[in-house]
Amino acid sequence: MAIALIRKLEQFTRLSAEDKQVLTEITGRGRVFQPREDLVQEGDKPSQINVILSGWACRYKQLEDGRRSITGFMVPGDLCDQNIFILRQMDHSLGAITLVTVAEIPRAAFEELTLKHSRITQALWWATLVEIAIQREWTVNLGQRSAFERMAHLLCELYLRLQGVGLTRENSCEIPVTQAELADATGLTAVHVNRTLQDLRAVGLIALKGKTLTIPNLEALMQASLFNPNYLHLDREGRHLNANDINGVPSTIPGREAPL
Amino acid sequence: MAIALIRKLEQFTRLSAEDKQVLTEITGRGRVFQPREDLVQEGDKPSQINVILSGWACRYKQLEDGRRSITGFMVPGDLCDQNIFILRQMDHSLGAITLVTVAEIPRAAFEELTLKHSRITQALWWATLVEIAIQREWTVNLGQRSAFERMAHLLCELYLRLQGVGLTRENSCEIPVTQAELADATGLTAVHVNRTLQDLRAVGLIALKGKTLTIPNLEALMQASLFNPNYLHLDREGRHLNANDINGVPSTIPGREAPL
DNA sequence: CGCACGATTGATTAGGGTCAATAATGGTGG
DNA sequence: CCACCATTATTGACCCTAATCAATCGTGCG
Repeated sequence: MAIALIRKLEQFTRLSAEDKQVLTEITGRGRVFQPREDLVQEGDKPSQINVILSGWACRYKQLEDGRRSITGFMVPGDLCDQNIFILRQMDHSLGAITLVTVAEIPRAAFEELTLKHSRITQALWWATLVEIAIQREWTVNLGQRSAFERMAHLLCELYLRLQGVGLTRENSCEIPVTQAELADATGLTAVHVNRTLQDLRAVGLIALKGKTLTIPNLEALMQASLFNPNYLHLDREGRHLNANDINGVPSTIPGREAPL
Repeated sequence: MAIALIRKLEQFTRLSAEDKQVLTEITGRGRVFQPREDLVQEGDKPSQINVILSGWACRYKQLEDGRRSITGFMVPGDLCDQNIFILRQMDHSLGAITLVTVAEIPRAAFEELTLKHSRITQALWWATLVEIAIQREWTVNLGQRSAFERMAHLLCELYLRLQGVGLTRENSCEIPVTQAELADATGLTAVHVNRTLQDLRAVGLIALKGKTLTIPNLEALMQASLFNPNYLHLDREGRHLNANDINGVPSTIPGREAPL
């Protein structure tokens, strides 16, 4: 099921039924990873593109002395490392956080996809550029924001990303991550993550029951963390490419769009 | 003068005389920016590719309350934002640190370049992937390392990057950056940057006269900062594409390579 | 039911921040 | 060549955020 991927890419541009069909086919077989299992390890030779179909994973780097840094979270629809084949070996690892289903797209299949479907290719580029922008924003987050702002900012980002793939309802979403993992991602200790989350709850910016995060007032949370969503580039920037649009290359019969 | 760019790309693969010729032509006209002048501002519509020919620049983001985060340094040979055209607006700014000469490559010219010169295209991809890897490493640096390690790590990286484009001699290089800028890049205050640099000097890991950085023992500095150079992907990973190589597509007459 | 793992709490410490003043530097015009 | 000014670098005193260490409490699950 490539639903998340399709939803994600449609944040950039509208895809045709054929585009969706192709994406669905190419992500057909999902491989399952257990929590804490590595999808890819540092030092591996990149051999395929991974698309998260369900569950959460993360990119991380381990320092020699054991410190671990989570450099990014990967949620359903996220696609990693197009063009990575150019590199000889991975400089970081990808690890499953929850039970994860991953579509592994071989290099050849991916190259064929991008060769034949320019609208998808553009959308994949958009996804890659957003990923880079997120990485930059994490740099800002770690370098400039206080623990309180930093946690709030991360939660804003995750909420919006999940919303983009349809994984929120009302003001809530699932954040299936331990506080220790949040610590490795925010550069805080698990103890301080705990206290910071309590602070955020105390002022009513968030609510947590189990792994369910509720954000009663997203605007307020964004303001508290100096969150500017521009780096997620969510405003359908590729709408000029929309399938069936006058400027696009229509490849479907109007009315035959596949349901989402 | 595209010397730095060519040297940089040749860390990945050997280019043919024609490749070099094309790169030299496309980066011909250099535009000059004064220190502190912005090459590109947040909110701008991306309209061209920039290649740093000489001088230093940085990527930065400014928070609403004035805090500034430098998310990366750009040195001669660095090329920014291929494929950025897909996005509607910049989510960060590029600013000159020193006097900077920049080649501004229009979109069309860039696309023609990548269309016709696959070896260059691959090399540019390599450069982009390295840039992403650097951004990830900065995340690690800010999240996990102490001030001492962090500064040491940054200096290792800058030294190696400059070395890659021929801007080191002996154990020294120019780092034309103020301590305030180092502060914005490391997430420290200028005061603490100053103290940290003093600490690094005190233990003999670095020497500084003016803007000249000397690293008497790079191995030692790398060890002190848990620096693993693998993320820079410097081991000529695209050597199978080398011009004149049996696997490559020879496009020059042997012996007619342009001098570096 | 008991066992892990994750969350929470408390007490204490330390790494960096803040504020404020002073000393170098370097570029400029005369 | 020098005086002047604006940056930039350096130092000191003090403070505060977040780390550390060490229990204890919950809770999901076999």
